[in-house]
Amino acid sequence: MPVITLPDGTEKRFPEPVTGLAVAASIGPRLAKDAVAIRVDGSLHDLTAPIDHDVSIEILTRSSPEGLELLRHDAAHVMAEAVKELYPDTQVTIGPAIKDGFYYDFAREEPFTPADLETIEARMREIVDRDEAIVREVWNRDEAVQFFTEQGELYKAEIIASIPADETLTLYRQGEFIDLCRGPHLPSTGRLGQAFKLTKLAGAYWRGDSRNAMLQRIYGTAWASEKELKQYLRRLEEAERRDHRRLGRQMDLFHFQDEAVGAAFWHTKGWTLFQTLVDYIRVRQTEAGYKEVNTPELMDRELWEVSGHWETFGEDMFTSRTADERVFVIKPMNCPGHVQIFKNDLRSYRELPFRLAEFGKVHRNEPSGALHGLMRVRAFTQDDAHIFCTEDQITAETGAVCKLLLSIYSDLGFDDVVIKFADRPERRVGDDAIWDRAEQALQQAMDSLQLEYAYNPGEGAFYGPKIEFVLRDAIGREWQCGTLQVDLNLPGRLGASYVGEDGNRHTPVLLHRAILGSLERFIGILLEHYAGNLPFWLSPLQIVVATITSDGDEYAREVVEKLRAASLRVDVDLRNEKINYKVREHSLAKAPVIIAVGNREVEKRTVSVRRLGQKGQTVISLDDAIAAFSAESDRPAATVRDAAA
RNA sequence: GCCCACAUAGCUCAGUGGUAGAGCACUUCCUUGGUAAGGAAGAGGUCACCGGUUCAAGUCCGGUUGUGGGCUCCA
Repeated sequence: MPVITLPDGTEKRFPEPVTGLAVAASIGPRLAKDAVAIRVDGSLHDLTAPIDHDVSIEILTRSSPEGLELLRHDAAHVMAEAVKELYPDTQVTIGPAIKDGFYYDFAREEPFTPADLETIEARMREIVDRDEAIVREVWNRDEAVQFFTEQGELYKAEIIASIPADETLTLYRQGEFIDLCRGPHLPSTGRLGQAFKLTKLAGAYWRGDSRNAMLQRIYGTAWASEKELKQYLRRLEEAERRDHRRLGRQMDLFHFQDEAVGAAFWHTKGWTLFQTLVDYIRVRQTEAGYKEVNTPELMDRELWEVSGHWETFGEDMFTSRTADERVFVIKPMNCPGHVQIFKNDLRSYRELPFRLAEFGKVHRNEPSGALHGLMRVRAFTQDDAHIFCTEDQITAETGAVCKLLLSIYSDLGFDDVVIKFADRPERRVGDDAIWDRAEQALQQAMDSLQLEYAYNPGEGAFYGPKIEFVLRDAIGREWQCGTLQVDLNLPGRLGASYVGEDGNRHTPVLLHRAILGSLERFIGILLEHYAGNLPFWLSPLQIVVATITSDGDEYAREVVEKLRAASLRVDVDLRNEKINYKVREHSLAKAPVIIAVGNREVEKRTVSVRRLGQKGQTVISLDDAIAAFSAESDRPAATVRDAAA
């Protein structure tokens, strides 16, 4: 006689053991139809699992986050079933639900083709129409290993063999297809519905290890309803419209070509944007007590051997090749250079914290397959800085860095920032005692800041733990940009020291810090975040003055001259084209303001101002326009705002 | 680096073995117009590169380079 308690407190009594499905049906047919699983005392179960004692349950529908994840997981199983039916020689491996969809990794000699994807998707729809029951079975591990080995499913057998013998092992059967799975699953394939689509083919290493075999991964997306599927596909199109590589062309900012793989050619407008960002960061970090330096691009390999970089990353470093016997490394980072500046003088504890910043261009021979527009390049510019300080100063410096970074992100339009704490990786230098100290110091500093942060275990740098600053953009994607690393290793390796209060030599702590990370990549992120519609102060070309007829030429030149005198970035368009044409062209190139001048403006000494993305225009006097745009062009006054906050 | 796909005019793309195409952009001419494409004419190509098959290759095959989507990596 189970008594079932629902989330709202309602109690339902049943004469004999029931299933979640029956409970849902007793509430309403619509719920019974949308139900995908139940949560019993906190854990998820199949709708068909019998309930024989008093419990509180929650019925999960297909549109709940957990329900949707289940749906996607089922989609993966249905895909595997379809693949096994169509291509019996294929081995299945794993197929989880992921953000927005699912994938399944298959092992098969012959590669799948895009045409196969269509065939597989069609078969999946048939399997859904067949509405096969999905049945949970508990198996003995060794029998399961034997079963899958006999079936030729060696990957499956390997997974099962690695499961502890005392753990309950469940398989789910649907039609002829049977797969290892913890569950829960839908009661039948029909409940998956048709709101799914196979999206792409990819390679993926078995167990995510590049030493293992390359499997074939098929990605798909699945949703609770057709409507949501359509919305998702529209979101993909929107992301494509925002692609910085496309915007870079449209806005004439940069290009790439085969002779310089992974290195951008910055065009005039792109370089203006780049420099505007650099200028802004320079002002902010100067206010924060940093001094800017510049260090050599080429330094002797020996220096990189001493620092430990050569051993860890030597394969990915560019080196000189000259008649000279000495081998020079094209710098992949700025830290050793900054340490040389610190070391060049006898330093006192009175000079600490000693903050050196550099807009350093670095080169790293990134794997060819990793390159991606401006987002992953081989030549990039870091807004890098190193703070030499005492262990006692770590807390205060960490706080100052976090505050500076968050304020800068906010100015640049990113208010949604996730902070992560990454501790020691497997591959590292320095003994554990040093790591203990570094991690403890950084964690204590973070805890004293009352900022929320998550853990990212094992993702620290090879010389120290780090804080990662992850920005969420306008369409919800995450980008790791800023970083702060506590390094108790490199200063000692590179022989940095200062004279302490006690008159003895001490090794300083080195904090590594970057705000935007890579200027190149950050510009890519900015472009995608704003879909090219950059804030006025950042726009490389702020105003285009366009004439309506040639009668306005002389006045247009005067307008441009005056706007430029007010430090605004302005171009003039005197071409013999209609104003419609000019407006279209400059709008596509994302000019935030178009000023049109015709006879009326010439007579009254006014300008007609049109804003990007807005219909219509406002007519104001030239003097008012200069004052207004000049004010708008100022970089955000963060210091003022911080004081107010 | 690994898997799959792709590479044709400045851009976006069509062209499935028989002498290279479109739209936009570009140049010239006409047009002087009021807020997202005015009209006409012209010029523009070693079909990424190297090799092979074939009477004949942009097209088929192999290799190289690059790009795209993933995987791995990211000091």
